[in-house]
Amino acid sequence: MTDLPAQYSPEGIEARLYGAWTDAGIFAPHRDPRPVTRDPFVVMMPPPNVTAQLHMGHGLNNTIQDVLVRTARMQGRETLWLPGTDHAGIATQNVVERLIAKEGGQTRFDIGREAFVRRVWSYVNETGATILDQLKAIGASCDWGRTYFTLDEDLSRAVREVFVRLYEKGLVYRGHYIINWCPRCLTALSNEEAEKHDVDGKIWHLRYPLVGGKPGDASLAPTQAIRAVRPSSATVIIAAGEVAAGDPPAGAIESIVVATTRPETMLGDTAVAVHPADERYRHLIGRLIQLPLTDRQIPIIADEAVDPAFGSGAVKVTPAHDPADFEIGKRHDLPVLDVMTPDARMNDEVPARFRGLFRFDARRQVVAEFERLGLLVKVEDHRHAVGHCYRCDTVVEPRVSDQWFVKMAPLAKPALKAYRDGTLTFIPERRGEEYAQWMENIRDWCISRQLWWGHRIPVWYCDGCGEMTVSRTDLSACPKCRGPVRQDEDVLDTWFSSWLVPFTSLGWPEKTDDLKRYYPGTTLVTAPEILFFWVARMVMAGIEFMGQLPFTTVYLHGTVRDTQHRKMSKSLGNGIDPLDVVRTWGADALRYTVVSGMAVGTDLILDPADLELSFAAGRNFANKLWNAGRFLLSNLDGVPRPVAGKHRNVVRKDELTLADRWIIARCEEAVVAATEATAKYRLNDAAAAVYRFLWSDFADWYVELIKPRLYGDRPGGDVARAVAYRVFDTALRLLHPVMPFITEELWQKLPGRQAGEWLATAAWPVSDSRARDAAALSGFALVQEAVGVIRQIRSEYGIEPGKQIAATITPATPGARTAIEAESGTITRLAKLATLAVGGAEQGVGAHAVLSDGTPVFVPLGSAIDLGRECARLLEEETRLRQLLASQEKKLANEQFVSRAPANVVENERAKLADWSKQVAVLGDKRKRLGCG
RNA sequence: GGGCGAAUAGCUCAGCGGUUCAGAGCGCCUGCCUUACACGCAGGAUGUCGGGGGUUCGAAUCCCUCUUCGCCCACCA
Repeated sequence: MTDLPAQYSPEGIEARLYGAWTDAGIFAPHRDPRPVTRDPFVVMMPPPNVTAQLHMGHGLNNTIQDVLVRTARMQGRETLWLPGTDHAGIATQNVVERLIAKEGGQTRFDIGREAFVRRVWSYVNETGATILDQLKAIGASCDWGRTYFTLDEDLSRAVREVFVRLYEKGLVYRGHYIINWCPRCLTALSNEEAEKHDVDGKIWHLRYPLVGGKPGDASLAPTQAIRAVRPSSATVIIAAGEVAAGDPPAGAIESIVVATTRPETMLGDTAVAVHPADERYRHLIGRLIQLPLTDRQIPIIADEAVDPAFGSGAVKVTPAHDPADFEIGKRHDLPVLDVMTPDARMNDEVPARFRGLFRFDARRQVVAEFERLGLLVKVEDHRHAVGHCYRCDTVVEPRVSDQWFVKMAPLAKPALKAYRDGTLTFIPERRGEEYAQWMENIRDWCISRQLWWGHRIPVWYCDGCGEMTVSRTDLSACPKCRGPVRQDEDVLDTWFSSWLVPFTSLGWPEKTDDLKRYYPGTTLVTAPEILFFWVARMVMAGIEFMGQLPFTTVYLHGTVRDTQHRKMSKSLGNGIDPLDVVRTWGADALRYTVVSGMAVGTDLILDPADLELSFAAGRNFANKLWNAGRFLLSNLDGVPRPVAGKHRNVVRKDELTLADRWIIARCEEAVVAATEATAKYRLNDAAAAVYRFLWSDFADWYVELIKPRLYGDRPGGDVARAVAYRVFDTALRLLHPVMPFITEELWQKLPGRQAGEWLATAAWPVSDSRARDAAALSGFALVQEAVGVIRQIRSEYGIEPGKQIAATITPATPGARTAIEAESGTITRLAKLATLAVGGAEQGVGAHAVLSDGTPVFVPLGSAIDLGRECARLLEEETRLRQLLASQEKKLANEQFVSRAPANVVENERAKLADWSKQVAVLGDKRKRLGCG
């Protein structure tokens, strides 16, 4: 009847609908004319990197946001989902650097800063919209009219404003500190950008000889010192040239052993530290060491930070290449000797033979020389955490340099308070503790990057008078001496612009209408990886610059992983391209799979090796829905054309059959379940509720059983059509946020549609207590049970599918009688019966069953019956029930249970007992009648 | 080294403070191309709910412990 294909094909439909939605402008917030009572729903999209290609992480993140946003929109809230892209300093610069290397074998230094930045801009302009177009393909209903880029002129102005304000407040400062340095990206990194990964390394124990005798301490015997520094010498592996413990050769000099995971840094040692209370070393404090491989002498100092229990209890101190050593160095005013170049080669501070060696080559050589000199005491395997650049995975080199920092403690204080007092909530809750922990241990944020792509730091230096000026506007001359100035070479951390987007994307610092209307936002949906990078900092910036949290709920979803639970990544090659899925099975299938597989607080596991397996559920469901719709549309001719919103009034309640009342009640349950689950961010539960309703209730039962009415074989066709229309329409609304395309497509085809009406902006179904109908639910459940047991008997006895048989059902209660009689046609049809007798004598021999309320069901089989088998079947069932019954009786005989358990629970249990007794009695009776042993 | 989470059918997971809760989807087995759908329909099998202990009339569910995975944080070099 319809010309729709039997198999749903999303191709064509999705692009057409997406275009129609945007043409209709429905993704832009609907301006509610009531300014006071408005309750806008505002979501800031985590801006993808401008060069990014859509991956499953984006797919997951944006699907979740879209489900929330579409639901809110249908619920009538003024809804803004604001998209944007991030200039992604290091990442983008790296991409273009690789590009120019590939094109012409050049580095950015070859072509110079200005030309390079131009090149990045042209690359970004060329490819920048890709990821956003890809988001459109999965159905994201963002307001594209407000799309921002973090390097846009107005956002850049805002960034500068923030920098200046924080500087003026004393919260931005320039300092000479040890920071995390990526020797490949050639830039400083924040603590968060240096990812700690456990690596299998080694720990080298090196012997440092002492210089002669310390004045006044000449009496110290050399052997004592040696023993002292080698407390566990019995287990020491003696390196080549080493001497046995306790047996120092004549003329052996005093020495001290230090342990290090990074021997190459010993070239930059400026002290050895021991704990002041460590008896083994106390007498050595203040003496000098002749630093091997160098001509330098360094002191032994005492510092509380040294753990006497670890290693030898003596620590080499390299202030320029270790954060802890840097602190020790500051306390003791030690020289800071940087021995590496920015790209992690040894520099001119080291002996000539090491110069120019990469740090790990230098490590090998240092170790080799220690060994040759007999100063390598032992080498142990050692697993420890090492910082890696989050963009290129290069091992980070701690390095001392001049950088800009944000003082974080004052910003963290109110951000922590907002969490503690419950204003800011996290889902799942436990994530909040991670946030709090970070806030409590906050360290200053290194925001300068030695990159070319990003917001240039708004600071100018005058070489003439030495003045440093922080300015909102570009400077051409020194405000103090009018001399020439040069701008700081560095750019700001990318996150220094993204932590501001909740308000800069709305026009801040201008007092725009958007800002007034859409700040603060509502919910933030993101991956836990950027909790500190982005979420925590947005909270701080929101409070600092807007005086209000940027959002009140943070929903942190899981990670997309493969079946080995490895994170999907390009380098592992275990990724899934969401667009492949969209092309093959449609965005709806992708979205359904993602939503239904994603419980709160869990990861999403997909199998990149078997996409069909991974996405079958979504595809199958889309197809099922499509065909249910197809069937309905072919049979809706009799539906009275409902005036929009009024079709509920078309049917009088007394015209409804039991099945009609049942499906309406089930629909109501689905409305409640989906609405409540979505409100609690349990999107998988919401999706499951609609799935169950549409497939198990509507398609499997209701559609099947109204066919005779629709075909005119039975009366009530119009009522059935109206009910089917109504519940299907409701289900489409409930499912729309998860599967927007197919639901919109079908909804548009339903009769009564007005021009310019969209499911995307249609009203979310409202729970209606009049639809609740416990009697219909329990009554129809019996009908389903009756059909089920007869089908079971058919299957068990191998009755041919086409063969019609007879059955007798003898209702055990008046309620059962009402239900069975009301839907006898349904039972006859779905169980493929020739005749159904309700009540009356059971004629002949056959198969028996009993419904849960004790209603006996009999299927005469005549000669086809296998008496032995039937007896065994009944006995098995009876035995099972008797066991249940026995435990139930025991339970109810227990005074403590009866007195302690809530009354309704006890009553419930009594009812069960009664039902089971009835069933057992019926089964026993049937076995007797069959003459079972 | 701290803190936290998870362990339920072959796979991915529900089961949200106790008593028909042992479930869903996918996969598997049997039978059906029944005029919406074989991406389907009907029927079916599969789990000592990670191990051990405890509380209770009753535990997948609460408590303790062990094991195994995972996450966050951390300057034992």
